[in-house]
Amino acid sequence: MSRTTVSLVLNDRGSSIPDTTRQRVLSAARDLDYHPHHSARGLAGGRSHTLALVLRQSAEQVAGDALLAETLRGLAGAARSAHYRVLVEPLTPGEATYGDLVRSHRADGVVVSGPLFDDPELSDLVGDGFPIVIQGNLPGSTAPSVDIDNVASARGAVEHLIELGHRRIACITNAPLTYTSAADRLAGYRAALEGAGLPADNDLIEEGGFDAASGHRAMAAVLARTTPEAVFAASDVIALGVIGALRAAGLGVPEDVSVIGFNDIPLAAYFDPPLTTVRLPASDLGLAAGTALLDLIAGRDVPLRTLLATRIVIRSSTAPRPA
Amino acid sequence: MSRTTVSLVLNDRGSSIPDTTRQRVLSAARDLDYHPHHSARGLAGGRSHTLALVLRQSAEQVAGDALLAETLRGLAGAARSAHYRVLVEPLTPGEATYGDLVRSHRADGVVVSGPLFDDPELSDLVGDGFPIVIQGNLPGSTAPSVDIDNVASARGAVEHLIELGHRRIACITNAPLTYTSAADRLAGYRAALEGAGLPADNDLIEEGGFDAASGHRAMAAVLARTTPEAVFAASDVIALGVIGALRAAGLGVPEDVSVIGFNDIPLAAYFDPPLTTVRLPASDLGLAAGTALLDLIAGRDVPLRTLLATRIVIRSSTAPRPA
DNA sequence: GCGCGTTACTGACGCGAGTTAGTGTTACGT
DNA sequence: ACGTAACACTAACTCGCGTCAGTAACGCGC
Repeated sequence: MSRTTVSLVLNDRGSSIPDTTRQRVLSAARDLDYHPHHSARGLAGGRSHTLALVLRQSAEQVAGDALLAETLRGLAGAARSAHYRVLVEPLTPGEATYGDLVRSHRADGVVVSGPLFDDPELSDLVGDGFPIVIQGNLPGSTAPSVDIDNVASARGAVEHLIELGHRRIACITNAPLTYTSAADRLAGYRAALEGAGLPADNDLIEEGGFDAASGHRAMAAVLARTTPEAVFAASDVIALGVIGALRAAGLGVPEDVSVIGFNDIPLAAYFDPPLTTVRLPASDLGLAAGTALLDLIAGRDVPLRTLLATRIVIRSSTAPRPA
Repeated sequence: MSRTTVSLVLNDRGSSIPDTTRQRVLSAARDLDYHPHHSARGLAGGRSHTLALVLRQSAEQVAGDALLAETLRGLAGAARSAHYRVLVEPLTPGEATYGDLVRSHRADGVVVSGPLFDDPELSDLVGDGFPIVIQGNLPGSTAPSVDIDNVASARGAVEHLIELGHRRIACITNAPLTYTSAADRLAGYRAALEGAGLPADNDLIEEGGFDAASGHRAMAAVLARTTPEAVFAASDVIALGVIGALRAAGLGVPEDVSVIGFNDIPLAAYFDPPLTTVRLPASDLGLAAGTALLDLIAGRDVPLRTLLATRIVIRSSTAPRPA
């Protein structure tokens, strides 16, 4: 057994290595408790076997990170299958930089998550040809992206309300409309109304933020104008605030007003009432981003845009329109 | 400017380098967009400049990970100040291993988080002298640990209820008692009662799990025996279930029963009613774990046990006992 | 027995930076 | 003008592994 042979076996490049030898190498490695020095491998092989996950969301948005652990699991799972590992880089907004990660060969590729509309570094890196996958949506970017289909999902949610017989349906967005996810979900809402031949009414639309309080305020603002039969809250956190505002106005959920959320955070099932919502496949998102990134690193073709489907989880916050 | 000089400057080892030269080196590095090859540095220097965070919690416990992002931020912050970065390794229970991380020099040290009572690998690594910091509590381990003071915090929470005039106080644990955090919080509950001269009554104690449903069930079980004046729910998620069970039994919170939670997850402020709870300094935990680990790596002394203080956040789910 | 392909070996080089040893070079004090 | 720091340089070696070139042992069919 020579260095060469061992190297071939341990790196799965054994084009011409019989199984008996392979097994001998592997068991010897186990016996000796041999662990190749990672930096040495990286230096010699030119790859770091590391994926970086860059988190651009601010501290205010931590509530939205309720699914971070899941996404991370999916990403790590994808990485693991290629003997990669995941470096997580939470960015402190405004100053930090992550280009260094790839330029110093600390990571072979990057998944960027969070608000993207204000990220000049991203286009620099993409322009320089570094493997980068966007988790979310950045219109115009040439980097592959992985996301859920926000428009279709929102449309589905609102169509569910329509099927229940509701016609005056409010929409509270999950963030300022500079965020593409917020704009897309609103677009889905509008598409559903239009598809059902329902009139659009801006009195029923209000912009929410990242916490439940903003949802409460937005709902109260709508109620000051009119009383809808149902509400599409574009995130579960918003939905929580919406329910609070409805209660405060003496309206019951779902007796008087149906509410549907978005994301299916772990707590949504335990809201009062348990929230009907759109399940976001967090783990699959991470998995898809990871495999896309690994493909990119390996030079394989990657679709520019991967959209994952969602499905509605029906609980008790939605009910048919009373006759 | 020689390789030596540059190396000294870039690694902050410039014992005898005048500022003018230092600046010259730094600006040249900037101009050339020079990024030292990470693997090469690691190989030559013998350090990977990487901290690993090992997550042992299972998928069921994701709700408890609501603070993961915060902890990660703290850890990454500590790491950054020493020019380290953080590798996150979510373990799939049962099979995965993380010893490889340090043995292959992929990380210089590890922070282990999650259930620890069933982790044989941990003692192996600690025995072999690898830098390891435990986030949480593993009685008997010789590795330094960083945690909140669960006993004192729980005691403080219950004392708050006692100060409000409540005497029959129930306790729903945040997990099975094999988890030290659950056992410790229960111990704090008992200590508070004893300190106030109140009798202990096992009818008031019930074991909860990781989701709100378990809190609901546990509370219902208590209510089947007796009706307390207040409840110490050892996690916010449990508290949500507890509130639901109380409502279902026709009891108002806080009019009939006060409820205090634990953790202060982002949504706690938006519960109905907004939850009085114990704030867990998630970011500080990560920071403390990170600095402890870096100290360990640098060979500095580290206290065996670091306990962080918590504070009570008073909202609307607790009220004085009606006269 | 010959030639061939398969399999495993030895030896040597390179990855890019850290680090040390030894040598100039400059600026200052006397 | 001389001696002495303080500073910067060159050269060479190291880290552990990937990889290629060249070579030796093996089994096979003819």
